[in-house]
Amino acid sequence: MSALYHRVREARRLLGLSQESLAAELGVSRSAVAQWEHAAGTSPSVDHLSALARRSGMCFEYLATGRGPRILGEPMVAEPAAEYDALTEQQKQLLERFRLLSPRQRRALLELIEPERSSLR
Amino acid sequence: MSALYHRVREARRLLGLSQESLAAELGVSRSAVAQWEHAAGTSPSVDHLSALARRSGMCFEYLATGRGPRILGEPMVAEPAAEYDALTEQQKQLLERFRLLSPRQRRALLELIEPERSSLR
DNA sequence: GACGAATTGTCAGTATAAGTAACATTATTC
DNA sequence: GAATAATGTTACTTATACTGACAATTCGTC
Repeated sequence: MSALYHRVREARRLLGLSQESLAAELGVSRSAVAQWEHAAGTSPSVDHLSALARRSGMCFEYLATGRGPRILGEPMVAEPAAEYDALTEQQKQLLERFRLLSPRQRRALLELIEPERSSLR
Repeated sequence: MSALYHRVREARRLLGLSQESLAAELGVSRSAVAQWEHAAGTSPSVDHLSALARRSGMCFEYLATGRGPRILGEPMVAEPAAEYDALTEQQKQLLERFRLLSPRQRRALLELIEPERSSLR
């Protein structure tokens, strides 16, 4: 599943517009659009995202979340249930980094965040 | 058509979660969720709204604008996905203790165990 | 290759939206 | 009535969406 900033650029390219042109149509500055298209940049507000979806003909759901058909009327691609992850992104990140620790470090960490402990609470 | 703050509460209730539980899953404080549910409160960012849509199975467009179908698919049960059962006891313990931390403490912890960091590696 | 135009990338600054923590209130359970 | 859980509210802090300006890259033309 692509990230939001990928989908924003995808929508703009679908329209064959430059950042400048799209910005003019949405009523924002060119650099706002530029920032929407970068991982480290800002995200568009809901209003701007909605306006972009309407303008590009892209499904709002797809644009915002990456789920569902790209274009209105496009055949639905079935998503595996696994896409609805129970773990948050932060929890996944936690488990990933924890996995890289040595057993001793893992025990130390668990001890550090034990409830009623003063270090981090 | 209901207001955003109504729909946010609708989504949370659909999941059968308290404000506290939902906040933990989305990685924000309980009072942020409380404010999302009030007319005079703040609105969730696009990232949080998207996360709530994913978690609740509700359409992002419905959540964001009140338009369109309510549900994308069956809402996920509050119980973790099968992958949780694949976790070790230590990993489960980690997630449980992590869940009890405040958002600021969680970020501090993740930073602490970031790869290439010296503190615990 | 040079050059100019078009396009995109990046950054510092700003206003305010969104978030936090702490305290207050209400609801629920026993 | 007490204890606990859940929610409401507020003052304050932090994050961020956006802007304008400057930098860098890409593209088209000669």
